[in-house]
Amino acid sequence: MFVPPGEDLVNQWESEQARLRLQVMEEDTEDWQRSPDFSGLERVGGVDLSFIKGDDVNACAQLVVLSYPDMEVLYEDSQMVTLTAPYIAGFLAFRETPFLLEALQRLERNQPKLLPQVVFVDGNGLFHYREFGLACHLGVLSGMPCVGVAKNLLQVQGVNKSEEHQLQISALQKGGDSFPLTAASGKVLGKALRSSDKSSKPVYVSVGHKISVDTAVRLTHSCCHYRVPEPIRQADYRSREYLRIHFPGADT
DNA sequence: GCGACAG
DNA sequence: ATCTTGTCGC
Repeated sequence: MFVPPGEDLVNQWESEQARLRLQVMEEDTEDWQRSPDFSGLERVGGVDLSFIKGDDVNACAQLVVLSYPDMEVLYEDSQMVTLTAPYIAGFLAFRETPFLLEALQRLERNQPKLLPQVVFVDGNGLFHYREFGLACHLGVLSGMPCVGVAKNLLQVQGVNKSEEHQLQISALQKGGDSFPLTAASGKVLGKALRSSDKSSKPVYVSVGHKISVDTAVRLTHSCCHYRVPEPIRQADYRSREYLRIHFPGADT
């Protein structure tokens, strides 16, 4: 039962994205980002939302903070939340950002010393229809460096799953190899990254806030034990675990 | 009508 | 997002 959001609301959302887009910082702003081995970086965060199968309103919002470079879990927060906005491609942030932001604020209030220095977000940053995906939205509203990592390609601004794209993917030889996702305008919106030697399917990395594309790609690769960077993988795993324990056999 | 559609 | 066991390969 989909109730199409009024086009007036979508228009309002579009103008809000346009307004916040101006605040995105696409350059490295932190000292550790300039270091070849990221010395000075001690904590990386990951956020995600998980749902119970027959329910797209109640979800578990998750924030994890891992040590760098060891990837040991230093902090974990699981919180059941009630979503109000529907999922519409291009407007994912209006559905998820409020709860991810709340999780970051809880951490800042309770254990500020554990705040991460960068947050990995499950979704796109600048690689977006209007160059303002979830990672940018969370980055601007929180003021924290953010990196967007999507598991699937969003066909936008001329970037598509063409034969050429498939060829570029097959040309990625080893973990760390990447190729740019270039918009029709010529701007590099993000990069397809082979995150580990084993995974042939790339992840799509883009700038969220306060970090450059190349640094975002290099950092993402350095946080990958498997295809999905560890902070996001842990957030995903732990939020699902929370639902499994607190809502056993929900649905059927 | 057909294809696209981050999570 | 979620639906889901086994299976092929190293």
